[in-house]
Amino acid sequence: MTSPTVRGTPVDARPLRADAERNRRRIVDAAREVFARHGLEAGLNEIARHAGVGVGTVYRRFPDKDSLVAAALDEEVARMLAVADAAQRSDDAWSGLVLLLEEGLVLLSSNVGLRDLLLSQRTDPLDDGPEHLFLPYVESLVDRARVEGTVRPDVTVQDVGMLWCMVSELARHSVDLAPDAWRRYLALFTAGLRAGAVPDVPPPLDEEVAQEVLTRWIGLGGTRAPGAS
Amino acid sequence: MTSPTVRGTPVDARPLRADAERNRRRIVDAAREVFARHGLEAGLNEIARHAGVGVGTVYRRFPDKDSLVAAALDEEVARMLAVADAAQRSDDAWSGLVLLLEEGLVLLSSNVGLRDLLLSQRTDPLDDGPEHLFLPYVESLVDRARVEGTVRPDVTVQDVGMLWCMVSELARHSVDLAPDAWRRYLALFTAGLRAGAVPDVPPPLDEEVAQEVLTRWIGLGGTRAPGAS
DNA sequence: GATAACTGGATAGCCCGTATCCGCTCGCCG
DNA sequence: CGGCGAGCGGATACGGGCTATCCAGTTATC
Repeated sequence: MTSPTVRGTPVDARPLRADAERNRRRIVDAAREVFARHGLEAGLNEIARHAGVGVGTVYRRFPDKDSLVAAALDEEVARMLAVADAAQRSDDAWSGLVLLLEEGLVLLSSNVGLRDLLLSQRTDPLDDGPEHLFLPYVESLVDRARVEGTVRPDVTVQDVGMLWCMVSELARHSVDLAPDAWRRYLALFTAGLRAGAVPDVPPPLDEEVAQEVLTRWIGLGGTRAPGAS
Repeated sequence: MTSPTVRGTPVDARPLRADAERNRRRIVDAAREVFARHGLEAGLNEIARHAGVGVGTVYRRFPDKDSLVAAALDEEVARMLAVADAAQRSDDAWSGLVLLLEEGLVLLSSNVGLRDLLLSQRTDPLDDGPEHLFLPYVESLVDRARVEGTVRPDVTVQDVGMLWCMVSELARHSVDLAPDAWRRYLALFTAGLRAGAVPDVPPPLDEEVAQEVLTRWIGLGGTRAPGAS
């Protein structure tokens, strides 16, 4: 509340000096990239380095880390809300639910930082916690799907939440290696949720890639020699 | 390799003084409890406090943290291997697979430390990394089940690994709140793996409990007022 | 009762994060 | 074109949490 902002961009002061504005952009871009790849636990030093500026410059523009996070992820959050909204407006609830899960995971899985923001223990990440906004969407979709009879009658909102957490946890470990890996597991999962027949399930990952993801995740060395370093 | 040990218990020196032996036991017990509840990232100070001794005493008995981890979790690892072995010996591979997944998760989900040891990036946790031992078991079970025609023909070993990671990740967040929560999600998942019909799926969790687990996991406040603190 | 094993917990040392500070640079406006 | 203040980098303060050490005091044991 110190200075009025619109989506993280100050509106009160007169425009920044040209170079400052350029740097500000660089910083936000760098933050987007770094947060996306390494999640929110990335340090501001790394971001500064990645942006080619000093940490001081970062703190000059953004009072604290949270502000930078907000500025960097803001857009993605909006995109996420748009997805929820689109899913909501879907004619049949099952497709809506699948759309929400899939498109949501497209976003979450390509951006670890977004995942951290929405699905991690964080107190009040943006001003009033955007993650609170999703619950009602999911709730109404699940209810409608139950009425339609397209999901098992016992499916709950929390089921969807848990599923989202679990699958995105996987996605987190395979972002850069097999960005679509989660699709298979999501499908296997939704197969279990669906009332009637079993939907299509994407084919297994390439064995080596899958092994590599697991290796990274659980440090369980694959068949290939440990070798270097 | 400094001093010969059997399962973490020294065998070379003459028996410890009575009080020392008593303390050693207390320490291992405390470590078991604390690791089980909070995972391996628990500090030795906490364990010492929990055991009613000083940190010094811990380090007198165990050269470093890893040794303590080994001594504390050793038994659980053996139990895990026993499960894998039993599953292996099952007549039909599907039951074996389900047994392995379920009983394995019984162990993993009741002991965060064990989960950390087996399913986390850790280099060489016990002497030669016990987690490497499981792969062959799973591999052979999956192969046999494929031949039996009880799993989808495209199911892979890595599928099972991923599933284990994902579900145990959930378990990690619900240990003390809904220790059996994972069963439902495991079932939903295996339903997707199974070739033919959909197996029984445990009923949803109590709504409030499920919400609480999610809240703890993703910090997403439930419907109930935030209230205190 | 002598002795050495044992004890507790203060503390050293490390790593890694956020955030601050200050002497210097350089874009902008008169 | 020149001077001034916004802007700059990055060394550094500060804090928290961890593993591991050390040593003066205690106590089981023979």
